[in-house]
Amino acid sequence: MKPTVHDIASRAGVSLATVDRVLNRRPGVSARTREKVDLAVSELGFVRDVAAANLAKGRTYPLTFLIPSNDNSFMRGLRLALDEAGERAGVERIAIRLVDVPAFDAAALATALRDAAAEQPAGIAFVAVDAPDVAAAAAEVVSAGIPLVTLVSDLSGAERDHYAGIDNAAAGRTAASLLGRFVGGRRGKVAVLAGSMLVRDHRERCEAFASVITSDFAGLDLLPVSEGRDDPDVVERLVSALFVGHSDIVALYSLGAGNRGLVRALERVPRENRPVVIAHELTETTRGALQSGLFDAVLNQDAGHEVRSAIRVLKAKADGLPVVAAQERIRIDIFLKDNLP
Amino acid sequence: MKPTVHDIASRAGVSLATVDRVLNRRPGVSARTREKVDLAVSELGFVRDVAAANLAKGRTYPLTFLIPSNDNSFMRGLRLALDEAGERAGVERIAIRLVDVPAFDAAALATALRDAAAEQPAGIAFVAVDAPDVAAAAAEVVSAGIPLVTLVSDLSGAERDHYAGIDNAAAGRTAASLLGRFVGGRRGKVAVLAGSMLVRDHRERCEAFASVITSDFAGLDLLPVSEGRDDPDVVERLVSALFVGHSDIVALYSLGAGNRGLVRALERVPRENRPVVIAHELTETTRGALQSGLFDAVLNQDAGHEVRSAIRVLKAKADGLPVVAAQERIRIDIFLKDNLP
DNA sequence: CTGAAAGCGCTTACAG
DNA sequence: CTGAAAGCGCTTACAG
Repeated sequence: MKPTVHDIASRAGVSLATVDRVLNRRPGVSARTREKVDLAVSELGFVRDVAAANLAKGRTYPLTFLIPSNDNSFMRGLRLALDEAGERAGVERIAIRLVDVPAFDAAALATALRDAAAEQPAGIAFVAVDAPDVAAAAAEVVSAGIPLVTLVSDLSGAERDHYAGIDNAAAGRTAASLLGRFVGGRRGKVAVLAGSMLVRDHRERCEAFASVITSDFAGLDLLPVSEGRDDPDVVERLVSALFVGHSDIVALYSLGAGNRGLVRALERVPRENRPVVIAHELTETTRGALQSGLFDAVLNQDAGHEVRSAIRVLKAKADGLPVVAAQERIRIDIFLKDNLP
Repeated sequence: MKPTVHDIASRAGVSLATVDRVLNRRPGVSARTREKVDLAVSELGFVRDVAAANLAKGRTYPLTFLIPSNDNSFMRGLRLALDEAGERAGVERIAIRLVDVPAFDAAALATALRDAAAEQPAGIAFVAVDAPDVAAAAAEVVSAGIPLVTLVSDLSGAERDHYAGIDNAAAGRTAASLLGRFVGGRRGKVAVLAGSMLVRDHRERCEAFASVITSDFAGLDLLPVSEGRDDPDVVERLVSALFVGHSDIVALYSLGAGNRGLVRALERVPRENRPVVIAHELTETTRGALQSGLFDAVLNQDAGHEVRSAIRVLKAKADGLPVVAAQERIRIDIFLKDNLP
């Protein structure tokens, strides 16, 4: 049988309350008593039953999530994932508060971070805009002892406890390799479409993509990055202009959101001139574009995984527990028309 | 505050014991009492605290896993994942028993299934050999009321409760699409290397692969499937023979295990004649081959996910709870040299 | 610095 | 068919 606190208590010759004090490193125990309990713990190989402890504590974790009020499918998916997490709130002993913040707005995000911290939640997760304002606010949160996790897009420097998102450099490299090989030796221009170079995930994808294209695919020539603000209408205009301005675009990498606009623009490009297209995030739009052959591949991050990972990490940090890095790694999904879920 | 059994009891005007009986659909409650309790439950929106219930029950789930004693990296990974699951056994209230069975041996597997069932575990998971013997044994297990899950490779027909593994047809199609596009318009032969057509995962990958190659890539010509028994030495011999017999192999799909042998054989093929290669399962061998450029892509299934999913499903079935299909879907990872974890 | 007792939300004999 | 009481493994006031 697994040993319990009772076994520890009787073996160490102390009361349950004292065992609990030692186990939870609470003060007010003599060194000698502490030693006796520690000895019993290691001799019996005691492992605390976390579920029972939580039941007794009646502990809940108020968690705050700051999400850009950007209306794209990915952010909607993130909200959905948060709602689903909220439904399991009882079992998980969490209470999720969702705060909307304007997209790509460093000042607003910094303010929102400080406001969230003022409420003293058990942890905060936020989609970072990578700017000094935000870094300063994040540093305040961390030094106030509130666990802080970046979600989807990271913050440069070390002003947070954990990043729950994909390796965006790897995503950019993967996109480049696939795109380069799909082009299959033809020569021409490659268009790159981002949301904003202000967010680190887009910047990292972009740089890694460009670096692999430049080094591995001599026949391909990169056009300057277009910033579509993740807005379908802006994206549509930008892409249309690109195809008017260049007759030799053989491939396009859409590393941000707003793909509805991209699809509309591409549909107006004569079939024989359509480029190889790789985009991010599996949504209704990108799924349809894969199926119709308009897109060739879609890289995806699972919003549900990211949210669940952020929650696990915040809870662990709140309890001072270690996180299992390997388990929290968010993988890059690659979808072709052939492996759509 | 979340309502508890106490709230239900007082609202319905009955005792805790009766509430428990109704909640767990145990017999010996009058229809009228049952109704009162059900009413209180729905009025208060009561949701049972599973952790507390498990604590009270002291319930543990003895689970039996039948794993082929095949010595390849994937099966080793599966064992490792089972060991890790075993370490969380206390928290999860499971006790995992691992049984070795000879690989690709239907009769031995059928016997092992019956033996495992005789011990009345809370559930059984097994890597299926798709044969009538096995199906018959599986049907017996299921009709004995023991939850049964196939792992990695499925059983034809409905003689199990759940399949914890990837969509192998999708994997085969994906391999074909990638491989066809990577070949990039060249013409030639495509070699296919399987473990055994006796296991359904290999057969499904193979058929789906062949079908996409045939329909989408007119310049590619499929060679007959070679069966390497997932054994590196057999694989090495088969592949060497293939390259002696054919001078125009432009691509190779290795859909089983034994890739150490494949690597050895490919290294002897002159660099300029080396084919596009897509293999399965990320191991030390396939990772190295990706990095060195010998392989072009590796499709992977995460053994850890499969094991954890199988455990969740077996526990749910044991408790008569529904499983969330979407959450249990095992995804196909696609690795290039650019996105290795 | 230490302990006895009650309680977290559920389940289980046992008695009636 | 129904209920009172004890218990799962831990934590928390409270008293000393």
